[in-house]
Amino acid sequence: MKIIELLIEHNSYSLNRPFSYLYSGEKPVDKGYRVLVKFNNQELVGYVLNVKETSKSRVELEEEYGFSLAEIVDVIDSSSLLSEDLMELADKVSDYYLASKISVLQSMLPPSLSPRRSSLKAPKIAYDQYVEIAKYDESSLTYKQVELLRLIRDNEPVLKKEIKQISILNKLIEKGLLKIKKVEKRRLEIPEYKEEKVVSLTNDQEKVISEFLSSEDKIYLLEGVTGSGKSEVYLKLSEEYLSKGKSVLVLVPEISLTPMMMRNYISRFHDKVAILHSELTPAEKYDEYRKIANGDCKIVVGARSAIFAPLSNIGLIILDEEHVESYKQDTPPFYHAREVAIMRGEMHNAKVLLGSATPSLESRARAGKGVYHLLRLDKRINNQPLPKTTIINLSDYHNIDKDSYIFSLKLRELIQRELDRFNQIILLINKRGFASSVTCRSCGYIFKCPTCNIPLTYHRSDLMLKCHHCNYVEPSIDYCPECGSKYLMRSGFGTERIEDEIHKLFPEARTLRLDSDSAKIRTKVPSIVEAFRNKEADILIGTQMIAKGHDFPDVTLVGVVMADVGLSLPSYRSSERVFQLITQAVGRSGRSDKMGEAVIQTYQPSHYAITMAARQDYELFYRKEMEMRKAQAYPPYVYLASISISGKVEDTVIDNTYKVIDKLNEELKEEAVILGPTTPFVPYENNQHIRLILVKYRNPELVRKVLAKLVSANSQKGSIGFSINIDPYNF
DNA sequence: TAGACCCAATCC
DNA sequence: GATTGGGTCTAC
Repeated sequence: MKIIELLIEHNSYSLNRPFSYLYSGEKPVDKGYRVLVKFNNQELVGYVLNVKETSKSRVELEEEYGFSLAEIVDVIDSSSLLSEDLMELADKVSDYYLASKISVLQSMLPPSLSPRRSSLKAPKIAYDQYVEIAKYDESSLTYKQVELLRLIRDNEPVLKKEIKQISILNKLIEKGLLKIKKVEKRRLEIPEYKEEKVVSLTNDQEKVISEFLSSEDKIYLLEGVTGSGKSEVYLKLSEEYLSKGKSVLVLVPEISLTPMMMRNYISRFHDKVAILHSELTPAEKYDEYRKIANGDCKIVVGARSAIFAPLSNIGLIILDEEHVESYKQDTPPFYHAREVAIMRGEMHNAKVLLGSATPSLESRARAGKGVYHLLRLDKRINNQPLPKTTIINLSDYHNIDKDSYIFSLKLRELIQRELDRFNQIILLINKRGFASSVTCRSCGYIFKCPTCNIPLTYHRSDLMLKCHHCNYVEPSIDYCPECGSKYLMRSGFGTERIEDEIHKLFPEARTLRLDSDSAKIRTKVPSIVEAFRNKEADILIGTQMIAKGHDFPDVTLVGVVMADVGLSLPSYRSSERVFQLITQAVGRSGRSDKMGEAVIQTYQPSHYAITMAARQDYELFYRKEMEMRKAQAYPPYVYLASISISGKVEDTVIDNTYKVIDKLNEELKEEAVILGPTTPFVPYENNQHIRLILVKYRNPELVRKVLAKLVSANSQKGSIGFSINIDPYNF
């Protein structure tokens, strides 16, 4: 008889402890296996933490435990899913983020292996069946059988499905002359990229690489202006570590948005590379995961969750574009890939390299204090000058005329000039749709989302009103539902409207539009990007998706149509976001030998985020923004934790929020500043009222202990939801 | 987290 | 008297 200690798949902190079951079955079980159990009348998947052999009887055990023990229903796996070191990493992550351990395990494993019921129907291993000669013997065969046998002999290995004469084949198998060999199939098709010409490194790149390799430091921040050749540094270092027999983990924000990195790695390292990102199908993820776990691939290129890839012997972890917010998961366990990378690097004694043109303030500040080793690439490759950038004040009427209130005279002039020169243009507007709100002119009715209560955006391409916060959609109607008036006003503009306006102003220009609407179809984004690279269009219009990582050599003009979008958002990071977005966008201009230019249109032409972005002056922005963060006591000067309290009845939610605040004040009066209750941007979501508490603190060890107690104390309450986010982004 | 169980409100 | 809905409890 075995006693099995396991975690239940439910992600609730009150269930964040081992439950004990008995197993007397035949199948092997060990830690790291998934098992099927009955739990409170439900069939659930459990993740085994521990197995103990016992000679005691069930009665003795139940006496000892004080409750009755159930039997495991079934054992699912036949090997352990996570290595010791990944389990240790899971512990660290769940401790740091005060998250249930099962939620961490569920984030670590691909859907097919995840400890949850849905994984049982997820894709299994796929095999290719090959026909092989088992014993070569032509005697006592018909002519047809001999013909097939010789054919297979001369063409081994042959896929079974490629052989047409099935019945003859089956006869030969029956006679024991042929056998079927099953080979695991890799369902992800890795495109064949032709080997890029090996570029020689610039002196600056050489210097950075040798400094990295010769230093004893563990964590590095590579600050390199857009176009300074960070990718080549990553590739070179990866090569270096591979040749030392180490494996390499490369994280990118989103592969569909930054295909260049994947392309570079594949063309350099071929099938040593495994790809892991959210756009893969569950089957593809499963295959890639297994290839890594088997040791077939020594390099992993992937998005956030690839930080948990089952690589062994890691020597180097690279985070490209380390400032990008998608590295932070916005569901439990709310982990940040950068922090996990650092934990993992420490465990493997591996080096961690964070790279960005516009590092996050946190990282840059740590580099400033010497916690990270700062490396710099200040010059663009070939010494191309940075694009010439003009800021246009939209509130100055001299810059605008009656033909368009969206495009200034200057921007129109430059667009026309570049069109005439057959160059390409990128226009950035960080809002999708046609109009950002619809109002009735007669009665003032505003079309709003029924769940979020924020204005709906009008999308003209499919005539829908959409909520950009949740995924609510409704058909657009051309009258007011309150008073029936036909006079509706559509105000504010997004990508669709920009495209429309361009067609009016420049009827001859060919345009492409790229935003998350076009990203709904899996292959659409790469095909739009490819089309633009092939010069099938003159102007690419898009949201922030177009600002990242793509290399369009013929783009000589970037227009930021309205830089202010985002500046007024209620977040301490809004300036940082705007600075990063504009800097990245402007950096798209003039990547080859042609001189680039950029125009930034704004209502706040003197805002430091905009003026510094125009000059691509990260260091100055950093210093200015650090002053602001210090004055307002925001990260990196303090740590943040946000607590969200939710429930059906608004008053009870508020009551409970105050109770939590009182408790926090009682325990942390000296150590932390507690703010709240705050009403979130969307205060009511799927039938739940939400209130927030923000905790600012300087001593994470001490505060985390108090918060951990709070989490366990509050997770028991039924009707009131409680969730905590360590280092949150949306404040 | 989700099913079971309990109690009260509500129906004809 | 039966049915429904909400709140609470508990799991090995």
